[in-house]
Amino acid sequence: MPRQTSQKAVKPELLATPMGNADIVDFEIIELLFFAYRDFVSDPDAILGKSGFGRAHHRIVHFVNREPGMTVADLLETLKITKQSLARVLKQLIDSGYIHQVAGPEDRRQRKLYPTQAGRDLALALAEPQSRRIEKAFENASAAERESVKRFLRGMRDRNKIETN
Amino acid sequence: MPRQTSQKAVKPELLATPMGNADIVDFEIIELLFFAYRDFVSDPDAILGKSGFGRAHHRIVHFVNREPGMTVADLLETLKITKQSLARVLKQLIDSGYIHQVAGPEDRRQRKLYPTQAGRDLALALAEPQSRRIEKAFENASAAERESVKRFLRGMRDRNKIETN
DNA sequence: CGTATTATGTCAACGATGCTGACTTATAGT
DNA sequence: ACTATAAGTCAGCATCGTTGACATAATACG
Repeated sequence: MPRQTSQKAVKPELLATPMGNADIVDFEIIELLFFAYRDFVSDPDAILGKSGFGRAHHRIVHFVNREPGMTVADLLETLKITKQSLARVLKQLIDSGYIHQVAGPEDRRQRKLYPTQAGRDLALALAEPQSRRIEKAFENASAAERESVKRFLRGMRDRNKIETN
Repeated sequence: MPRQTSQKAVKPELLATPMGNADIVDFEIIELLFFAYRDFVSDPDAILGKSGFGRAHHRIVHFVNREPGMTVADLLETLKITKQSLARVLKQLIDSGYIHQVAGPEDRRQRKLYPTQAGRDLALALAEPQSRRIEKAFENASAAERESVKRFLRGMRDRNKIETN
């Protein structure tokens, strides 16, 4: 059915022009974020495949390494996923010896999470290609420009921060 | 349940200090990207839920609106997913009247994709909260700073670009 | 013309990662 | 003692990605 074949009736209106609302909606940044993140997370996948892990494992290993001793509740809050989702993946990391749990010294209900050496090695191996990509994206960027990027990215986060302490 | 009681001996080396390789690996940007994207994509979810769609639908509607007349192959290349993955979701959008297909005028094997008015409306509704978030993240940013952010995000993409014409 | 290639669609099975709901256990707080 | 909290677990389900195999139609080409 080319452009203007006269069909019975109800010709559903096709729109052939690109969305022309660039004045009120920032399509460019929306797409740049999509492409940037798509390729950014693709880096670690090859490495993860070898261990039989996925992106969910990556996140856990990353944050536990960044903040050793964080509790399960901390991790849930950071990742914004459910306990059941986390459990499945976390268990694999513990069973495989990448992460260890220790009962909290003050509140023994808590499980404080620590990386093993293997966990730290994995986290580092996964962060490396991502870091190289970031460095490449920043090439020739001044300190001020880098700061602009950080400020932008921080601004993209939700600001709700429920006070729970 | 497996409330671990006494461990035999084997004290596996726990690492209690945060990963100290910030000199060679840019953990800060890695995390900022994670949080930014996590919240960025969360915006449209509420809207999508109402239509019974998901993020996969969002991406398709977005790109078809941005480049009406793109082919299925174009879309596959853009999203970097498989034909089978795309088909399932694209079919729903077509059946629901958000996207229409037209046989290519020169190569009739192709299916050129166009948004309907409903498709355009949906794309716009989904882009809106994201755009607002971006504007907020850019508040008080100069044109030069915005440009720095764009340059960074562009630099995060893969540069392979296989010439296929 | 006939064959190969290409663009798309489809069936089937599976895997990763989310979700909800319901329940248990151990510990802490009052 | 009673209640609340931190964590773990079981069961089922949804979304969205994958591979592999095959079908159809149209184009490309020797």
